[in-house]
Amino acid sequence: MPELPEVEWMAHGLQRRAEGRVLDDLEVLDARLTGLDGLEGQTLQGVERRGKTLVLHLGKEALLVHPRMTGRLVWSEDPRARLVFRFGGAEPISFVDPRRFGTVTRLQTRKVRGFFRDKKLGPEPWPEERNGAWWGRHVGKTRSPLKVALLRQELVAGLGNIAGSEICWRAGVHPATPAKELTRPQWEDVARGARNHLSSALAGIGSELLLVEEGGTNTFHVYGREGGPCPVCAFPIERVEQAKRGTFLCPSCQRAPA
DNA sequence: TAACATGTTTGTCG
DNA sequence: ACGACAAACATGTT
Repeated sequence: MPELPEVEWMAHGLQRRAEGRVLDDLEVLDARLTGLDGLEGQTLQGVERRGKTLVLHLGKEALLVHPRMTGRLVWSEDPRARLVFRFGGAEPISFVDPRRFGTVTRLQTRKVRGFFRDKKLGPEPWPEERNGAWWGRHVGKTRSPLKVALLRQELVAGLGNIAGSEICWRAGVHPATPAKELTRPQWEDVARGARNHLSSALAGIGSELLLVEEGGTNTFHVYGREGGPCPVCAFPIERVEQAKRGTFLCPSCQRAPA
């Protein structure tokens, strides 16, 4: 699941439920997660999101949780949990991750910045207001196709495969357009598209999670909708492959580059 | 059954 | 230096 909006939602959920509380117990149920002993007794001083990584500040140390493909937080004890956080006065919080690609890294707080610097993680597109010039400056410095460039975490942090298709569609720009060749107005369209996509994805998460429990639906405009009608012009949505990943677009709204 | 999946890292090749 | 590719990680779904 997790792209930026889901991780943002996890961070807010943790803040609301556990910030300021003492970690009474951290139960590790997956032998793959090691080195997490001795954090009990620390207070959760803050929670933040950096790209798709969740950062928990516990005393002088930080826990960096990256959900990768299938990791998520469940606000209760869960039998599938790889990790269960028990904060005083709060319900247990489980880290569930069926595919077990997710990572949990323990660092001294002072080393967090360096960690992300070493990873070459790019700047945040949210919640700050980012205009077309900003998008052009960061994403437009490569000749990679726009959609592929949007996914590159060293250019801009947090966008995933869903966002890539959705932002291109909202911007009305063909995903194969070399990022370097977008015009200024197109970057403004990308800025608006990104903002709208991120805010609507974030807003949709709560209700979507409820639906997903019962085999619910996706609320995206083009992602996963191959053959379906474009919400704007009803032209059939097309699926193409870029860098080994699916890209969805409306060939009518998003004209191919010259 | 085989293909596919909302992510990242690492290495190769041109 | 840059970019295209492929593999690897481990499991569930279509």
